[in-house]
Amino acid sequence: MSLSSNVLDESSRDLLRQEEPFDDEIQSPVDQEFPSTSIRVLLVDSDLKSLRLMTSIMTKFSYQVTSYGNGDEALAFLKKSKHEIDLVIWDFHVPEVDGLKALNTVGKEMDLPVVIMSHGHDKETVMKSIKYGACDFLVKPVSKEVIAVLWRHVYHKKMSKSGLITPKDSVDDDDNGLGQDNNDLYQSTEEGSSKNVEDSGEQDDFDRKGERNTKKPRMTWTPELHEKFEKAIQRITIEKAVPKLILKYMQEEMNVQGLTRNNVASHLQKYRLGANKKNQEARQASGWFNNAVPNAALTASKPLLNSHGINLHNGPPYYMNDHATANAPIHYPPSGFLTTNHHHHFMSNSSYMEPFRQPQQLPQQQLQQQYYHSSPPLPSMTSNQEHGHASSATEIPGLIYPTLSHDLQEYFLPPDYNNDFNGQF
DNA sequence: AACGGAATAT
DNA sequence: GATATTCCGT
Repeated sequence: MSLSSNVLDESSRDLLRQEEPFDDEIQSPVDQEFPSTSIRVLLVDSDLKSLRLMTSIMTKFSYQVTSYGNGDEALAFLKKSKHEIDLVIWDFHVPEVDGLKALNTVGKEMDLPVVIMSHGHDKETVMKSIKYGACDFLVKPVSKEVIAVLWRHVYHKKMSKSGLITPKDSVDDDDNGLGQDNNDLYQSTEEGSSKNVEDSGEQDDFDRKGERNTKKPRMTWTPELHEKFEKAIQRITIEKAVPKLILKYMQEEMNVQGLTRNNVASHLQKYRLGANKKNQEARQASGWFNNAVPNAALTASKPLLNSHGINLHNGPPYYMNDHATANAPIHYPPSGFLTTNHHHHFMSNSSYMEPFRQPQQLPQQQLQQQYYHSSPPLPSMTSNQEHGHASSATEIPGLIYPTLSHDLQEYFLPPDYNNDFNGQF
């Protein structure tokens, strides 16, 4: 059995879907469909040198790495932050907590995918690891190719949990070169992992076949991310705020990774929708249609344009026959658009992303920025923490409608403001 | 079953 | 790129 899944020279090609060779400057050929977002990895290895090296490489592959040289500390960290981690890589020989213990507590109790790593690969070690539910067994030194592909375990875990894939799911695979490799291990273990399956119905088992599962993972717009989104729009200018530009801005100026243009487009659509709705309500609320003194803010300027500068609300409002708005409450956001965040967790599917995509060259060098950092900065993230955007809270200078929700403001900028703003960029 | 919100299709 | 439709998780 090829225990060392880190030798897939010839198969690494498949990884890229028969495109360019696999080297340091990996670029995903499927960028749009499978954007990358860093997978948050906890790396534990008592061999500090190895730890550093791995961390370094993984970081290059856009993983978000948290590393520990001490098993107990790592465990302690996990107890607290298991939700901030997607994948655990544990060296088998960590003195405080060896691979098996790690598998037991982490893999089982926390239900996180655990990959065991070790120099050498004596049968005993490997078998035990597998039996205890290791997702994979890496032999050091671990090759870049393998590292590039570790994220799959996260993906797989989520998918199997959500029932999207099953062990026998014979996926169409055009990429199994790599899956294959990893799977040699899985196969030999069939029953081992039953150990960390919570319910009988579903196999937490790892199937043969790299999951080419083309299911579309969903991302969620965290409040933080949305904030950036809005900021980007403001910065760019509402008129010019089209998906592509917004995306670009978010990526380059805000270190946001993993978004696709479609993500932005979709979000933008709803954003506009929400704005429209509020627009309506605002008019109502202000008595605009009643000849009542209109809130200057609402009637002024910017009547809501679409991307082509076409007035979406031309002419007199035709909402008068709208019963629905009769009792429109004035406190937005009615749609919850701005404030929702049921999931308090960054992306609902941190799963599918492929970390192996080199961030475009940005001014700064590092961009480990993630969608969402809830807790204390992970060690590995220290370099590029969110620059407290304290000052940038939102605001458009000269904004005169403090009572409106900010997104609404965008659509009701004072005339002169618009001019100024346009002039600025 | 209804809805909100994201992905995908047009 | 915008809009309509589908899909999916609540």
